[in-house]
Amino acid sequence: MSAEAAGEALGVPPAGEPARRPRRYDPDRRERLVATALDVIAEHGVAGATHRAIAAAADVPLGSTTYHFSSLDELLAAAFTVHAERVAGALEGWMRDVPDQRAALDALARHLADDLLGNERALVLAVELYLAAARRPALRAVTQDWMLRSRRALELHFDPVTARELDALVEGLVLHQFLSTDPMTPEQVRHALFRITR
Amino acid sequence: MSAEAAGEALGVPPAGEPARRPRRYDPDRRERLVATALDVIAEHGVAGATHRAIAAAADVPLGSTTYHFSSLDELLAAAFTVHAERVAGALEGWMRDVPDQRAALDALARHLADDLLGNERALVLAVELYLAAARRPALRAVTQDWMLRSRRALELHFDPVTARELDALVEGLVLHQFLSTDPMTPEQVRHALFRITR
DNA sequence: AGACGATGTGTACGCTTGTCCACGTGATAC
DNA sequence: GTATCACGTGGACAAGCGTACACATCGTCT
Repeated sequence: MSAEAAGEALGVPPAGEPARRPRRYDPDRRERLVATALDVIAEHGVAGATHRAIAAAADVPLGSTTYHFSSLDELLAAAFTVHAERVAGALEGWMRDVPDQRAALDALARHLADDLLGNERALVLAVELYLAAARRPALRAVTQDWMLRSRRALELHFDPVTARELDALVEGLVLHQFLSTDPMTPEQVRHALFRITR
Repeated sequence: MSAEAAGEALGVPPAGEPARRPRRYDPDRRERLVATALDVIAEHGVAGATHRAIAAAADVPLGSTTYHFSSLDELLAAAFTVHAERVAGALEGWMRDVPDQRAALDALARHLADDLLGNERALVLAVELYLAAARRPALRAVTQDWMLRSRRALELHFDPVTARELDALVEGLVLHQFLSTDPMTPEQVRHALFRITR
């Protein structure tokens, strides 16, 4: 029995041809690529979010990324859109489920402590988006929409001026948390929120 | 007269050898590279701040950048250090020159309006630094020091808790200005600052 | 004055990148 | 049942990258 015949019998191609992976049925690969892109950005930054890195993390061949997205920018935009949508939706949820301003502040403080400040991944993604948006018009629209939705959500319980100041304060708290080695405690965050509204 | 002889007479090398630029006397090229690096970062981002881009902007040969800085990271760190030093120094100056808390708030509002919010370049450099610091330990130290100096400067006129909240609010206001198409007016900024301190 | 080392200059190398292409293959529409 | 085309797969390509290097030149120190 020749080596080749043995190889073929096992479905293993001869040594010269390096093995072609069998075709997979993978109907929502596109969505998976978007989700994986977010993972890669969170871990390695936009700078490290290359076609190859994303394809490897999603376990698809390189060509697949350019098949589903006409450019890398388009893939990144899709990813950031998903992220912004998710975070904006969370804040809207909190604000909708709460009866009055007092409860809104409580909810906001809890939301910050639980979903944002403790969540390194969300922090990184937010800052990555901010910076990426500075130079890519397509992403500008994403941040604009996100900011608008956040402010609208806050305006369910606060007047527009307060909502805007609160929004900016939250942004600053998040960013400081991101940068600081000496993060604020949930109580300090609470204190700041209550202080600017009264 | 041969073409070669004519060329040599004019100091122009023969067509085959593409002209070597005469050596320049350029004693503070190193500082100029740092300043130029900041320009390039402001215009094209850290991602666009390559050896070649910086060398071209500073009008020096490529090899000169690797002679003066052992790596690109070292050059970027030097550049960001200069920027942070400059901005921190400005705030310290404002806070030192002012007698009481009321005047400090006024100065802070003016500083924001004049030196930060209207200054796209400073805004971009700050955010670029924040993000770059997230992944480069050497830059973490730069942002840490900057934040610490800012807070110390504010503590000349505010108690530590207020100073910290004020610092975060300023950060948020700056970032929102950076992202928003609908920026806050100086009066709105003033209002927010005064509100969180009372 | 002469040497020498710091600095200026141009270029080469190996690597990674985004994008494109040629070619299978099987789910789906008729 | 068959044709079609959307999708999967692997590899090629030119461009740009950080870095290293060989060599030129001129302040400076003795």
